[in-house]
Amino acid sequence: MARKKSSNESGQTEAGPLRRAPMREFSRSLPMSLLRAREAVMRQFRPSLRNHGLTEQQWRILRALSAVDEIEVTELAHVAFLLGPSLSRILRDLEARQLIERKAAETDARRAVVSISAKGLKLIEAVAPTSEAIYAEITRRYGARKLAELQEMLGALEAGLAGMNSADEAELEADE
Amino acid sequence: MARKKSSNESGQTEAGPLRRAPMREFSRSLPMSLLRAREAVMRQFRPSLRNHGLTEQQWRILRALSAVDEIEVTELAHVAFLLGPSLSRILRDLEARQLIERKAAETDARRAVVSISAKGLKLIEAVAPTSEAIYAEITRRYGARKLAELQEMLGALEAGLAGMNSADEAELEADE
DNA sequence: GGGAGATGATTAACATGTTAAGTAGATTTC
DNA sequence: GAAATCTACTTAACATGTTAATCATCTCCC
Repeated sequence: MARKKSSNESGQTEAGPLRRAPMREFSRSLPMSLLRAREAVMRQFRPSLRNHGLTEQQWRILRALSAVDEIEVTELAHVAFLLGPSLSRILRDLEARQLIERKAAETDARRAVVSISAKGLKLIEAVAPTSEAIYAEITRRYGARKLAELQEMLGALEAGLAGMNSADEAELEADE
Repeated sequence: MARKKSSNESGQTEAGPLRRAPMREFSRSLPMSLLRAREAVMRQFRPSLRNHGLTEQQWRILRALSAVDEIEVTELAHVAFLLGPSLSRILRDLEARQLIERKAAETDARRAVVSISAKGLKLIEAVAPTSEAIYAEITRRYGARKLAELQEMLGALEAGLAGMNSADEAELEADE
């Protein structure tokens, strides 16, 4: 009866002979571990955000804006960890929904200064309690101390890889 | 003077009076930590993949396929941690590039069975050395032991949050 | 003070994430 | 054994990720 392959993690033991030795048990690679962990966390928040008509990134932006009086777009991109083009689109939408306000910087007409609106603050206040409750439950389940330790290790990973970029790009054959 | 706020991390100390107490230092939230850590890692791999005309997700799929003889689409989605629609599109493209092959399952015409082609394997072999070297360098910088510990903690986080959505969403398998 | 280059932001183009709807084939139910 | 239902994808529609190109300003330097 269709004998579905069950929910075998890797699927390789039932699938016949291996073509090659697996380079690294794929699902245990660092990028996959990070991806799955983050998805497990975000899965908790998304329904609540969605109920308020917000995506994860829109929420990040409003959160960041709620902590300052105003901020320039480039710095907002840095804080909310979004690329310029994504931020541009989202700001356009949030401005159309009147959740934020935008004006040109006085000293430099290229720069735009963004701030959250009263309506935006109201939305934040509506979402925050649920969001905080979810975060508290995650902390409770995982353990506050362990969570802090995890974040420290993540920060160390990020910092340790910071200067690694320049080394490999030149090494790769470009063949032009 | 609305002077430029320099590159202050949070931007709040110079930005004037806070509108509210920050709920949680935003950039230190767990989702942000995970996002930044993963991005720091992927930033190392993307240039190499790009040189071979592959995106991160396409590489995940080929990697997963290279470890098995063949696999059904649903299980591939699970292993490569991709949603169905994304996988559908990517498989269509990879098939057009003749990097994979697809056929219908014998026992169930709804199911599709996917396998990597010789050309796909060749591509894997071309990318793997650089990829392995980058992974080795990351491991060296961070420490093999610490890396294993981090992955264990990430796994524990994922596992700990597994049953948490049943609180307000749906109970998938318990009853119906 | 004007042109070359740098910078901040947006737009373009393509790939993926995410949810909803659609389709074809299988399973159940009466 | 045919309709109702379920299942495995696939498409559709919209939002974001990612890189390149564009546009407007700004800075530097002669």
